[in-house]
Amino acid sequence: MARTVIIFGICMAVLVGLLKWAEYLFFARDLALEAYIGIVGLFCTILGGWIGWKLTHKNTGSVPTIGPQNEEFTSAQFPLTNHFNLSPREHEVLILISEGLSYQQIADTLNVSLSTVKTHASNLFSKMDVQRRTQAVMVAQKNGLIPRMKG
Amino acid sequence: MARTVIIFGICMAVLVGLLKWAEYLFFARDLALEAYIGIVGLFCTILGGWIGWKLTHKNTGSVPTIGPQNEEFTSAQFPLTNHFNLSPREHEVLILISEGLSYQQIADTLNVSLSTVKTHASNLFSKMDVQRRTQAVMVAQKNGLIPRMKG
DNA sequence: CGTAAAATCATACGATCGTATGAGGTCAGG
DNA sequence: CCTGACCTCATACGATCGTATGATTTTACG
Repeated sequence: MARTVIIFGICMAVLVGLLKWAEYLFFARDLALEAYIGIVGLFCTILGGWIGWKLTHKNTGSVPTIGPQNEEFTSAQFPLTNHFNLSPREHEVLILISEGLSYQQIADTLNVSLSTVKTHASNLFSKMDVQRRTQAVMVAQKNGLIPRMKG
Repeated sequence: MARTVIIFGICMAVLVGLLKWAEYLFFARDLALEAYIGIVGLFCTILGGWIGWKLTHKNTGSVPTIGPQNEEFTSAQFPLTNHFNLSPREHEVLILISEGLSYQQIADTLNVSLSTVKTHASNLFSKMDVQRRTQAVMVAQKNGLIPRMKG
């Protein structure tokens, strides 16, 4: 980003130089004003396009970035590994989340209050280092924390 | 796209008009040449930025670019079936949802507004007959609508 | 017994989600 | 030209989610 600004500054300097040079031509050889303006306009248009491109195609990262870091992960079918030190209850909640249930539905399933489910969920999210249930499901699948699809 | 060209033409016309007007001022009131050039440069820079924006953020499906409902496709790895008659854009949104992105992140990724993403999501949910994104991910995985885990 | 881990519950708040409605704009095909 | 499918965007609203904080109870263990 800072680099873009610097390059922009350089371009402006170059522009000024060209301006002086063109001005010299203008007064010395009677270059048409329209041509002069045209050059400046063309240059600035291209420059603007470049700036726009830089600004919009720079750090649009902000994308997936869910990198867990499992190594062995044998798990034929159901060992259900536990890389994140989840408590049994948290693991249960995670599995129910992965099945598409809402917190209220999970609370009903486990016969606990909504608050409890949310507490478990929040804790397991922080343990798994994710912000959303969908991310948790992704990570859980990659690490074999939840049963396999039976589609 | 055609619209962009037309607007560009209008802008050029306006520019010419302003040029004539400025030219009048220039000769009538001895407006500084530097100011004159500055105005033109500024205008063209902004115009160039706009053009660049339009050109680079138009139909660049950018990131995922998953084949919609084309048949030949039949990739050896990702047939990516489509049992729900999802539009290409809806399919894209579905995949990004399955990667754990929030609506805002999806909007940034696809360079559209939050509203658009929510509309696509709502539509695809009703097409898939689910109420939550996690359910949609489940169904999508069972039906091969999203790329396989590569864990 | 004392303690630590786990489970339970509550309240509050901001963020995000999902739906509904309406309104253009684009584009392909009849 | 008109139409339908698609994409885009806005606003509003209620529901759900996720976090933070604090508390009580249960259970296992030394």
